[in-house]
Amino acid sequence: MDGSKPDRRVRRTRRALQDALIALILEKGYEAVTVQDILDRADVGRSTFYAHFLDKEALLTSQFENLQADFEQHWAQGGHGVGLLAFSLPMFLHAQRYQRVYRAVVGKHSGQLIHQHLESYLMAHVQRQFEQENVGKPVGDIPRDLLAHHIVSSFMSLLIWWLEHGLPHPAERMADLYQRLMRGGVGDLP
Amino acid sequence: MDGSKPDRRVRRTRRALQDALIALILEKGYEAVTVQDILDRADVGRSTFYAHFLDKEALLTSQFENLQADFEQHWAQGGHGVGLLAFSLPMFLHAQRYQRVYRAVVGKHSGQLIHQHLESYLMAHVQRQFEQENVGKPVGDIPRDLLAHHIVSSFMSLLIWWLEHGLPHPAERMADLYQRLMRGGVGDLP
Amino acid sequence: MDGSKPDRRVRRTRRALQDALIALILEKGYEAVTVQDILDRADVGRSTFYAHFLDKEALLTSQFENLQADFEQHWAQGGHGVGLLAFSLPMFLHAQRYQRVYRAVVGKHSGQLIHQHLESYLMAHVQRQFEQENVGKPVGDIPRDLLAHHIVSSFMSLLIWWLEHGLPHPAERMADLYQRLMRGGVGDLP
Amino acid sequence: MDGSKPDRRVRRTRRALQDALIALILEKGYEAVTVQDILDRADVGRSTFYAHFLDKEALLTSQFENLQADFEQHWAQGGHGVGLLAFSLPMFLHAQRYQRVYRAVVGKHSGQLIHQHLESYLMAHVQRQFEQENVGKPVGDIPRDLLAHHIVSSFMSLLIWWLEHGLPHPAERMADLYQRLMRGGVGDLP
DNA sequence: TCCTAAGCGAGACGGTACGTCTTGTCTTCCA
DNA sequence: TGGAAGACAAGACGTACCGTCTCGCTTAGGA
Repeated sequence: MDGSKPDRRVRRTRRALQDALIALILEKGYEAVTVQDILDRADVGRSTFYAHFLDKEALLTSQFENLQADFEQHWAQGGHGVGLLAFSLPMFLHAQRYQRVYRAVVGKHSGQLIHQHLESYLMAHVQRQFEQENVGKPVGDIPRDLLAHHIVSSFMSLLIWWLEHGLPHPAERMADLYQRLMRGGVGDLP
Repeated sequence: MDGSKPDRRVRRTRRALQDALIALILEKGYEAVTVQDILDRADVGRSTFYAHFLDKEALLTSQFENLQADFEQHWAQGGHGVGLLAFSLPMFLHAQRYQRVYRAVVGKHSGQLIHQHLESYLMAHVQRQFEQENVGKPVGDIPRDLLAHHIVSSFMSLLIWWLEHGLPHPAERMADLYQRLMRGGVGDLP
Repeated sequence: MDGSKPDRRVRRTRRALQDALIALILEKGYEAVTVQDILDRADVGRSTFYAHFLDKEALLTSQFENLQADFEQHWAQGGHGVGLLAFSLPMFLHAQRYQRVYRAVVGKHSGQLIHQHLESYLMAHVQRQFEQENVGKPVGDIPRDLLAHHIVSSFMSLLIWWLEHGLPHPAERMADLYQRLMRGGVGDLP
Repeated sequence: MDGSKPDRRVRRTRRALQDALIALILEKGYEAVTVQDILDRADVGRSTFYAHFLDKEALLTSQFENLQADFEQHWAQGGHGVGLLAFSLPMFLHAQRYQRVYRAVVGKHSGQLIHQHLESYLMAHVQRQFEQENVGKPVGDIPRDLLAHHIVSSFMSLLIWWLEHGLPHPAERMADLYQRLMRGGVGDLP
């Protein structure tokens, strides 16, 4: 790591680019956004853009990493419950707080790559939990890997649904619903 | 509808294009496939391509519609169970049978658009079921729309996982696992 | 050689590009001309340009080769005198006839590369003449290679001077002056 | 003029830039040299460069002016012959002495602009000579301006040829050859 | 069996976006 | 606080793809 603080201009430029991208994704979706669009919006020269980011995708990824780092900090401060699904409330809360950025970066209009990143991230978390509570056997006949995948992808689909529908419920309610669904909320269906 | 049967050449060309697309998606993923790639592979002229399909996406969509129509036929023949989740076994079986095409069209390497199509399709099915069993109230405190979304997106994520992992279990087992997960297979977790 | 005649469109496009370049060189000099300038003037798309020519320079070179080929034809028809300097009158005449193109392609505002091409071309001619009249020894104590170089570069500098000054004398007079200078027109100077 | 002697660092920097340019021209030719190349070679910051020189061309011109000034000094000391062509020996000698710089600045790989400067410089000299020996009439039927142009451009082409061929003859011989060519060395050709 | 409309390949074309490169200006930081 | 470092805007470059188009050749499938 380079501990030296970057030039103020550098911070300004990076910030402008990131903001422009967020705004544009919300307007037309990630795929439709052009590098030129970003430059125009951020009022930044073409070469400057490429001096800072490898390409459009790297810019998006940098945003994701910002969120991730911020979330990690919250998480590290503790105060959340324990267990496999404990990550859900803090993350719903985080998403609620940074609604706008989440909608752009995590939402449906973002790129697939980010969803892969998020999936990997959550997957790693869940796997780690599984190992800690080293109940080595399948849970109720369901293979571990499949279960983990289900836990993660259901969470993500719920999160995205929530963001796309304009946060119709508070974060706490979402976390509760998520846990019900995971624990068998669909149980009494035909 | 135009009842007349198309020229033999026409059928040949459309088929060649569809096959080429499938093969190419499996090789490099939908996004990375170029119209030129398809032309080269199918040995078809550029103008011919655009005479048949609006663009690359329309070609993919046509494939999806083929699958859909075929599935509908199977479904219409009955023989499957009833209930909200009854669609799952027939569809796992269908996917198992047309593995290659499913992997290309439904799999992770395909386009987002197809996933939206599939989601809409399944969503419509689930909504219809909900209406038939007109239990008008929330199920165990879970809002209807969210529940429907969960049922569909979990199925899709399972289906895709299965395809991407090379069909590690038979279709029947997958349907069983899906129903367990929906009914509370995660119930005894911390 | 590919004997087949190119598409009419192709000829039209190439012609448009060549004409645009000539016009632009005469306006602002070769270096200052942008590929975009050429495209705008010729009303041709960017990719089309690069489909026909490797770059701006190749376009210029193609013009030079046109002139060269045309001159060769004239030359081959004979009717000119013999001797080392016999090429001068036909070439002055040729330049007089295609004044506009010569001014753009050979003139001072063109690129260095063309001058090198022209020099090579004339050099080859002169060397060939030297060999034909196999007077193997230096001429009046002057080394062959230097003499050849002098003959060629003096001709070129005269030709360029003539073009840049708006053809102040007829071609015949220029050829006469050139030969006087080569033969010792400066002889009675101090 | 500012009579004060420049800062030592200033001289150091200017010198470093000039040397870097010379070296780079000899390596890849003037056109191909980038300002960034010069900065890297001279180990100087970008703004520093532009603090000293208007642009790459101005740096080259400054070198030319150094040579010019030095040559003027030699010339002013006299000792050379008189007449129209008297400038040739001193200049060949000068070029021989500062071979490296001449090759970069005057040689083929330098810029056109320098050649124009040199031509203007020599032209002015020759015109002055013509006026001094005010023989107002054409020389042997050759227009004055054309003759002057021929004298100058032949000298330059000879000088460049000499530099590019690695100074194959001593300066004195070159001056002799030049004067022969001007006086009719080609006289006995067919 | 002919012949005629259509399907077709080939590929030119304009257009748009990309990522790279270079220039000359302008801001920031440091000695 | 003055000058070096280097961030920056501007914009040209050559490449890649797209969707439209024009051209002839081939080939069904009805007359």
